[in-house]
Amino acid sequence: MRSEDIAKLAGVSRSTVSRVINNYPNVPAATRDKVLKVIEQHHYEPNSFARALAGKSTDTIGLFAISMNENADASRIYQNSYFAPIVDLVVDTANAQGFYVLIHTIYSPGDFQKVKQAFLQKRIDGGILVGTQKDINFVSDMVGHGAPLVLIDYDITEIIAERLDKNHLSIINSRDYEGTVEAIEYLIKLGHREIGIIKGRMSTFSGRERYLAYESTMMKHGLPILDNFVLAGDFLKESAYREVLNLLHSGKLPTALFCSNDAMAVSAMEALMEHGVHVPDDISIVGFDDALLASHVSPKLTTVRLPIDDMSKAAVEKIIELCQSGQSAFSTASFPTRLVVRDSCKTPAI
Amino acid sequence: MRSEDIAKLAGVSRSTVSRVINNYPNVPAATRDKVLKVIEQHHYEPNSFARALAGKSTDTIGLFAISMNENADASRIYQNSYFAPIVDLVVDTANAQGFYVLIHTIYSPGDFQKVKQAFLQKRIDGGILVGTQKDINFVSDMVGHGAPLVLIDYDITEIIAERLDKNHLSIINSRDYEGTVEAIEYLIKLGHREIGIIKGRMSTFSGRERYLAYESTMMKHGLPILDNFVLAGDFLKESAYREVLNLLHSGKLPTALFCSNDAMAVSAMEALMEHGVHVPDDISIVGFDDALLASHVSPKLTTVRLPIDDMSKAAVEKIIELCQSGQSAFSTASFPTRLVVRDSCKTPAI
DNA sequence: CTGAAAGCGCTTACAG
DNA sequence: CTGAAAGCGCTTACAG
Repeated sequence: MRSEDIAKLAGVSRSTVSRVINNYPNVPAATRDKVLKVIEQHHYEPNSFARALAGKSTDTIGLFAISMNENADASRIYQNSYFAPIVDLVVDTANAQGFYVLIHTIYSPGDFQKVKQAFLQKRIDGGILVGTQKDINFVSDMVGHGAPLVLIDYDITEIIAERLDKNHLSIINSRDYEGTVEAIEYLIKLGHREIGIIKGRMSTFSGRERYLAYESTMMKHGLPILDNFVLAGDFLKESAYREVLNLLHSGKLPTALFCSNDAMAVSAMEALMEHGVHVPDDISIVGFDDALLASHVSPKLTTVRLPIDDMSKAAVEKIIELCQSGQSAFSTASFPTRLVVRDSCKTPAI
Repeated sequence: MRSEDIAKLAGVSRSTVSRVINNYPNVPAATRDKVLKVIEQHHYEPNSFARALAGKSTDTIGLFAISMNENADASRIYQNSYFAPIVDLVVDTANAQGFYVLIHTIYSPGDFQKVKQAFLQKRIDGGILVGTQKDINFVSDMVGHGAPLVLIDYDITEIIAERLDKNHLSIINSRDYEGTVEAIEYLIKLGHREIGIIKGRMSTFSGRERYLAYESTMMKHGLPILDNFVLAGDFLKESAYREVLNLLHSGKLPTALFCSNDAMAVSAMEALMEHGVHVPDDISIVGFDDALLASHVSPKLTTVRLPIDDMSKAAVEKIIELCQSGQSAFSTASFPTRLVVRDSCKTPAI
């Protein structure tokens, strides 16, 4: 069933059928109704490709999740407490606005090619890029083609430094720095002075922000940053487990440990508990993200809530705006985090 | 940049460019290389819509998740331990085969329309439908249009009963019945005789299977099925919490409780613990799914592992096969579950 | 208000 | 081996 068939059945031309479909004003109600009736009767749907070819938008946005270093079990990306809710919310928000979403994950640099293709082949009106390791060159490429792009969790200074044409670009961030400050100051207020950290992947904007905030807050309060209390990490639980084990073997523990995300916090707790170190009696733990798990482990994890809902929704709204308005100025939005106090912290024993 | 531009630059016709792109055999290596060089130089990508219009496939499959009754917080669908890994694996498997995936969730009957459109507008080559409440009429519709469709978790007898043209249809299931039997017999072997159940949503194939298996296994072993030990549930944690509370108030507990999924099992444990009933000392709990949470709660949950990986991969492979082969016979695959014994069950106290 | 026609960017018989 | 031409199913100036 094509528009031509509808036209014949309704006794009009394809032009008129098209006008009805696209809600042109210059169609008399009578004609419109007549056409609409035929369309409904036959469950006609205009071929989306033909429409797109003829210049209409695709009503599809892309969602690309980058997860390059997450080695071995890389396919678990959506179970990752960070990606899952973003995918969730982006799909829902976009669907609610009448958009489909095309998803592709990026596990290797080669996958960037597929994403670029999605743009160049005009499969989508615009795209949202989320995840760490956003290659600045890739971003330049995309932006160069004038494709609307929204970046979630991206260091703005990098964009500025590249002097990109930022017309079709928008960045959505969370205020991780402030969230971390709040968490560290909460520990300090509880009476902690020896506060350690498990770092996130430092190639990541959030990884860096969370670490920097830790550092500067400690310094601001005149507290020492001890090398052996600064543990490396990459946001994955294995790294945290390993580092905490090392820490345990060193014999000396901090009274509190800030973990750059919940996955690592939970894993740290496990390592600690297994060695008879009790949380929060012997050591306080705070995480970051407020993942699903945080409220289910025991003790329930005190953590910094990431405004993933706000960010995801904002990303969709922004990309749709960029797609529709043809052009608009570079914009940035940054959403606040919130400390969620549960049961994994207490005043340190003397 | 269009194929015409490439043709000019390479000194050939569009036809030849197209032949190169589509890997036709009848192009001399020299010509092919010449064209390929120009294509690469200019980062040319053929417009996907034009290709699709001209008869090529879209290289896109649809993934539609139905989640109708999950009331209030329905947008959490991808965090749902059941959907998240499916989305994950379907996207990855499809991507690896060079397919994009178009996602849409179905929260209301109206959303079925959007999914139907995705097919009718030819946005996708075929689709995977997952989630409960698959409207048989909807399925009929789809199948009627000859659109390749894979159903995950669907009662085959319904399809048979409808006498559908099953040529472009495939069903992927898990052996929930056998998994439940294994779980219940494990409890019986531990010495339990008073085994209760929290049911899943009975409008669901898995909900029914899990209940029926419980019922028949109990009967087979001559054990009583007591009305007050058969709790209603809908796969969501709230229902389990509420039902267990009621059970607690009734004063009489079974020695073991089979929960139709992990979300409910975890919630049941919480309700129990909060009332001083210890798991597994006072009551044994077994779940179903082996969700991420299962190994992180305390005590770690004994549960039946759903073969989600196998199912998701099989679904993608099947849909791609259906899309490519034009036609193929109706097929069904059913993957085995596996009991994962952890710490939430033990021999009942006398 | 409405139709004929051109055009969107490809693919693929067809003819040579 | 290769080009000219028709066709895929729409949209949208253009002309009336």
